[in-house]
This record gives sequence, C-alpha cells and structure tokens, in this order.
Amino acid sequence: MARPFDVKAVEAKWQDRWANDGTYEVDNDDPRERFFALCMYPYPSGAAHQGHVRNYTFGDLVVRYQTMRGKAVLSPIGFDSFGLPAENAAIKAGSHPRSFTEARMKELGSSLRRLGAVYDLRREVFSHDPEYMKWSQTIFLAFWKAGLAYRAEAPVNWCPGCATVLANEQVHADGTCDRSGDLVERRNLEQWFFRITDYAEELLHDVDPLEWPERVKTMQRNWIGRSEGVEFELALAHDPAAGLRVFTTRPDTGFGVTYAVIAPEHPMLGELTTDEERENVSELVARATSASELERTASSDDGAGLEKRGAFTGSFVVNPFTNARVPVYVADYVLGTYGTGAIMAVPGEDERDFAFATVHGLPVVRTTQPPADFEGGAYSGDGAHINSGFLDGLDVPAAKAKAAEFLAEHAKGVTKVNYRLRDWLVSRQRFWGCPIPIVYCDTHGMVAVPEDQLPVVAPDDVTMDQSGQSPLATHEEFRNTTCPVCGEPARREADTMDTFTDSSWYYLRFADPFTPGQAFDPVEAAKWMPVDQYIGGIEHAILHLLYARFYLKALVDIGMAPGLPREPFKRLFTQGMIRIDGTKMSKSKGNQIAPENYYETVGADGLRLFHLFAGPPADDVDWTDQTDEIIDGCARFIDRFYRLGQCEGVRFHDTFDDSDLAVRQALHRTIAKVTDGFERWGYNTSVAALMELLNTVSRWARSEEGAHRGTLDEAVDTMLKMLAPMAPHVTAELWDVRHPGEPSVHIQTWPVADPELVKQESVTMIVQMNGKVRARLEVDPDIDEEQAQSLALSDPAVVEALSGAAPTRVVARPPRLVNIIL
RNA sequence: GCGGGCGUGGCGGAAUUGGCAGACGCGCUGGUUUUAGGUACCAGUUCUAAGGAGUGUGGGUUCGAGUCCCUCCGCCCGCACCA
Repeated sequence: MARPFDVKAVEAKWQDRWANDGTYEVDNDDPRERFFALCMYPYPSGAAHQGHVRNYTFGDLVVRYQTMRGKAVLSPIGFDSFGLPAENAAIKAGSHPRSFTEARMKELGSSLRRLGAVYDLRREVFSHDPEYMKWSQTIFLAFWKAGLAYRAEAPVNWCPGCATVLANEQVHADGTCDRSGDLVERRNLEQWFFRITDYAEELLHDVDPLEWPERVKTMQRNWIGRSEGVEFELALAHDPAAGLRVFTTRPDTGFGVTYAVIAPEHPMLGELTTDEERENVSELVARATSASELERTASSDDGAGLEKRGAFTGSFVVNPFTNARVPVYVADYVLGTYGTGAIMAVPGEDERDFAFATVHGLPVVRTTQPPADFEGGAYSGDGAHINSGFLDGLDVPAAKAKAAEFLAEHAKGVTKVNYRLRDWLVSRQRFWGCPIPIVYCDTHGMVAVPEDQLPVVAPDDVTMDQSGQSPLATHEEFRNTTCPVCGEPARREADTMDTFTDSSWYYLRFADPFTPGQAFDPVEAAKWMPVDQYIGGIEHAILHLLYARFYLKALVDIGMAPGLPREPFKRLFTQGMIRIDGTKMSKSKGNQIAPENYYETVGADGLRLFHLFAGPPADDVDWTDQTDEIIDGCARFIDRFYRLGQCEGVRFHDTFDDSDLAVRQALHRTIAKVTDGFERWGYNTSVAALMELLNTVSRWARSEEGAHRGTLDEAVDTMLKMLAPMAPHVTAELWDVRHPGEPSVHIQTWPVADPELVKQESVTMIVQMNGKVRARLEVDPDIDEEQAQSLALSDPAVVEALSGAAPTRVVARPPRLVNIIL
C-alpha cells in the first residue's frame, strides 16, 4: 500500500516531541478542571500485544479528548512488576527476576510509546521499586496495627504448580488454580489475612451508585454473597441442655426438618458420634478432609456419590417446631467455613437436602404448597404453607417472620446475616513479591519492622525453587535479625505479599508521588480522586476491583487517607478481548498477531483506528482473515483524508454558495455525532461519522463546481481536531503542514457544533397508508399536526390512492410521518 | 441449576423517545486511469421476476415494533453444594 506520507518517520517524529514537550505532565495544583484517566497498569510481560493496544488506545483517546476539552488530565502509567511469571522464568533461565522484569518493563514501555500513548512519566510507579515497597509495607503495618491484618491457622488453598497458597478469589469453582490450572490442595497452615469481611456490608452497598458495567457490579455482589436468615439451636436429644447451632435462610420450612447435617470439620462431631458409628464417620471425615475441592464437588452433579459422602453420627436432635427427634448426619456438602458449619435439612424445599434424603432414605415433608404443575423434588418457590402447624396458610415472607419469632422464643434464635466473602489471604511463599515487614521475637512475639528500617528488601542471592518453602526462609542472613524491641536475636517473616496488594493502592501513588516522606499526601491525592475513568479488562471484575475498594476504605478508616472518597473508581469501562479462532489471543496460547507487523505499513494510527472502528469497545473482537483488509481500509481512510488536507484534486470557487452551506451543515452534524460517540463509548460510530463526512466533503471539493476555500479549511481543520485523539500522529503532522508554527492540534479546543447548522431547515416527512410508505415530502421541521395532515392528504399519490374514499383515521407525527389508515 | 447479556445482509456492525431497517467499513460486481498487476478514483451491492417480503421462533400491545410484553430456540459470560 503506497502511503502519501512517510508513516514511520512521521510517527517517530511526533512520539519524540510528545516525550519532550510536557503537554501531558500535569501538576497537582493545575487550575484547570481535573480529570483522572487510568488504564489498569500492566504486568510487564514484554512487548505490547493487541489486547494492550486496544486497552491503551482507548485510554489514550480519553486522555487526549479530555485535554482538548480543556481539562487537566492525569494520565499515569506504571508496571505491576512483582509476580510469579517473572520468578518462574528466572528459575528456568537461571537469572534474577529483577533483571528479567526490568528488561520487559523497558520493552513494554517503548511499545506503548510506539503506539503514541502519552503519559505523565514523572509519576511512573512500579511495584518492585524500593520506594514503592516502603509504602506497601507501611500500609501493611498500619493495617496490622489497626487489627485489619492478622495471622491465623486456617485450611487454605495450596497450589502445587505455583508452590504457594492462594486467596479464595484465585481458585476456580472446580478447584483449579486461576493461574496455573493445577488442582489446588487444602492445607492447614498459618498465614496472614486481611480482614476484608469487616467491610462486606459496605463493599456490597457502595457498589450500587458506581458507574460500572452492570455485570461487573453483579459479579461483585455475588462474590460478597450476603444472605439473611436465622441462627438457632437444635437441642440434643440425649442432652437437652446442649444444642447444635444451625443457620438457615428458610426458618419458615422448620416443620419440614427431618434431619440435620454437620460439616466434617465441625468441632462437635466427636461428641455427637456414637461408638457404633465411629468407624463410618471417621472414614468419611478422612476422605472429606483429604479430598481436593474437585473431588468433593464433582460427585454433586449426579446423585451417585452422595451415599458415600454422608454418614449417620448416631445422635439425634429435636426439631423445635415438631418436637420430633431427627437424626444428625455428617456430610461434606455442608461446609465448615460457612454459617455455623451445621444445617437443618429440609428435603421438601431444598434440592441438595432432597438428593441426600433420597439416597439415605430419609423422610420428605413438604411445607410449601407447590403450583399444580410442579413436578420436581424440592420446591423452593413461594406458596401457602402446609403441614406447618401455626404457619399453615401463610406465604413464605409472612411465615419466615413468624418462624423467626418462634425460634427467638423457643430455640435461642437470632436473626443473622452471613456472607460468602472470606478474609483475604495475603501471604505467599514466593520470592518475587513485597516482603512482609514483620519480625518474630521469642519474647515479644510479632513485632513491626520500625519505620526507619523500611523497606525490607529481599537480598539478591536467594535460591529460588518451588519446594513450597519461602525462598527467603532459607537465607540465613536475611532471616536472622534482632528484635526491634529488645535487641535479642529474632527472625524475619519469610513470606511475601500477594501482588494484588500492590495494585490496591497504586492509583493513590499516581495521584501524588511527589510529597516526600509519605505514600501520598491525602490533600494532594484528594485533588484527583476518585478516578474519573478507569479502563481495563473484565478479568479483574472481582479480584483487583474488590481488593482496591477494600484498601481505600480501610486507608480512610485508619487515618492514612483522610478526606478521600471511599470508592476509588467512579467510572469503569471494561473493554472486550481479542479472540482468534474462538479463543482468547494470548501469549500463553502462542496465537498472537504482533502489533509490530503493522507499524511499518499502516502505522500506529492505522492500527488504533482499526481498534476503534472494529465494533463497540465493550465487545470482543474476532481476529479473522478479514481483519487485515479492514485495517487497510482504516489506513485508506487516513490517506484519503491526508490527500484532501493537502487539497489534492480540489477545485475552488470564490463565492459562498448553497453547496458550502450544505457542507457546513454536514460538518456540524458530524461534530455532534462524533462527540456523542466519544461521550458514550461509541467510538465505532464516531469513526463511521467521520468517514461519511470525508466522503461528502471529498465529493464536493472535487466536483465540477468546486469548494469555497474557507469552507474547506473549516471542514478539514475541524476534522483534524476530531480525529486527533484517535490518530494522533498523522493529525499532528497534517496540522503542522497546514498551520506551520502554530500550536499543536492536540492542544486545540474540541469543536462544538453550531446549533443553527445542526438544525435541519427541511426534513423528509414520510406519508404512510396502512403503515406502507406512499410518499415522501420535504417539510419544515416545525410543521404542526394539522399542516402535516393536510399536506399529506393533498399529495397527488395519496389523492390517487384514496380515489375519493375517506380515511378511517389519520395519525400525524410531525415532522417525521403521517400514517393514513383506511 | 441460578444470575447477567446477546441473536439485524456474504462478514464486522449502524439505527434519540416505538416512526424511511441495513449508516460506515470489509468483501464482491462493473467501470475510469495504467503496457499489465497493484494503487487511486467512480458506480452498484438484503432477498425477490413483479407485487411484495424481511431484524433467531411463535404470539401479544400499537395507526405503526429491530426497539415494548410473553413463549420457545440458539449463543456468550459469570457463579455454582454458601444452607
């Protein structure tokens, strides 16, 4: 493809200028209205791929557009530079994760520059920078001192592939690791946790007003998983003074409780197990506790495994509603970590209980009347209560309230809210992360590393393997230290922090990396926060976004961020992913189409335009055989525009005529369309509108009659401004050619449509007969109903079709249409 | 199973509040320029012979439905023993 300008040279030239001119460096006291635009900072995996191109093109467009709207736009970038891939790669290559990571940061950084993305590089942060680590550790210690970080033994997720424990959020439902895909094991280990559950309620409520994609909000809500119910006691049959506490969201179904179930981990299991049943029970417990999540869940799909997964304990409890003795089972479908670890089982209204009861021959009592056509086993819908004594006839909500009252009086019942969300496990047995700044002293226990000794930085000469022991644990020099309190020998914590801790506060550092001696100055950071537009991938819908929300709330509460909003990201946009052959285009799958392939031919501008034009930004993009042709089409558009901007083949006329007016109207209507597209993430329609306008203007300027110079200049210069955020290089170049010595197109003011020109002085009104178009009339847009009707009825085509007959009804919707009903 | 979203030409996709379906682009067809190919430029391109039909299926509301309501079918995403 022959281009009318030297793409490579032009793009390099402007990239150099932007790196040096400071246009996109903003100070915290900038007097302009502020706008914080942020793309999720990338993990440095090497040169940018198409997913990066798409992400950072959107981000750059927002930055340049808002700048042209007169705002001081904070556009920072950095690197999520701690992480497992670098450590694993370093083990393989026998190098150090730092050198590996820093080389890739360099690559990715120049890749983004090559894309034409502009940032305030003075604010750059990366997780493994000791200056950043210092504050990551300061925050950890502040959480600890505030009781938000604690150390506890718990059954945790251990990934053999990653050789570390994982957070719940990093384990899939099928029990595999989010990163490596290995089957995760359960181990009882002492680990560090953040008390994110303290914020469950607030994290749930504060989702509502956020301008985020609905599905992300739904995912957050589901993850937190609030449920309201009653916790009460089932008295033990053999010892009525004692009881088994259970949690239920359906107290109204109490009359249908025909057995109870406790989790294999339940502390009362031993006490409830009779000698006759002891063998069965211990067999089940052994299997349940050693089984992986996968094995434990796999059998739930069919009823087959259920028999083996539960055992009778030999004990009975009393149903407080019926006073009947019901058996207590132990089964692994009840989780030890949720609610009280024990349930009342209602097979008539709960599917899992129904399946279990069926296999074990336990009675089923229905307590809610299902609809006549109901055919399933358990019925969980609404309906009148039956077989339920004093609850009979009530619907579910009313029965719930009454049953709760009853339980409060007779079974030590209390209403209770439970959450699915668990505390965040933050310690990792790996090297390439931020060390946890704690020292263990025989006398003083856990002691914080004093502020003046931060950051704790890991030594370089560490043997990294995947033994499962923290690499730092075997480094005696690092490990052995003295107690900050008594000076006696002590040992350092050897675990590092989950890398999600790094990305949980980086936006604050971006807002103010300048104030010495602080992670950020709250007053300075408050000038930018919250982030006005956050952009990233849907894969972070739960983990990163939930953690970052928690961090900010916690920082405000413990006094590190007074005056800051409690939510970090006001608006979130999640872009679609790039797919090829139906799967995600990714480095690990080796199916990438490198952006570099395009830089020499269509340029960064051409590729950017493609990503903007390909479809709605939120949708996935399929990379197909057709894609290269579409990309060529985008470059062709740039070239056609460039030629027009050089007045190639243009004829001129001297006086302003009707054709000029028509072009100006088209131009101003396009301004409105493009701006609308920018405001509602409809960049594909913005590009389409500009293409359409180019067609109109080119045809006009090259016609026999020609163009008026002033009109053409207005059209081209305005189009240059609108195209500038999308294709920044070629627009900068052409603007410079047309306006040598003047300020760049990128600091011009975004065009505003003239309402007079946007307004149509005549519109096409369609005349329908029985809903079918019979005539088109040019009418005044302000035409009233009566005028529209009489115009339509006097149209020759209509008169002929009517042939004297009177219409039944005439619907006039001026100025768009008149529908004549016969 | 539960929750969310989506079905429009050969393809990617456009369509304020219900009011000319298919903007824009790709591809394809024809033409101009060119020794030729490519580039560039111009014209055409939902189906149908006409009349008409047409936005996954069937129904409904309405003068009028891609758009609103219900049924079914298909696809995508998330969650999935959370009591």
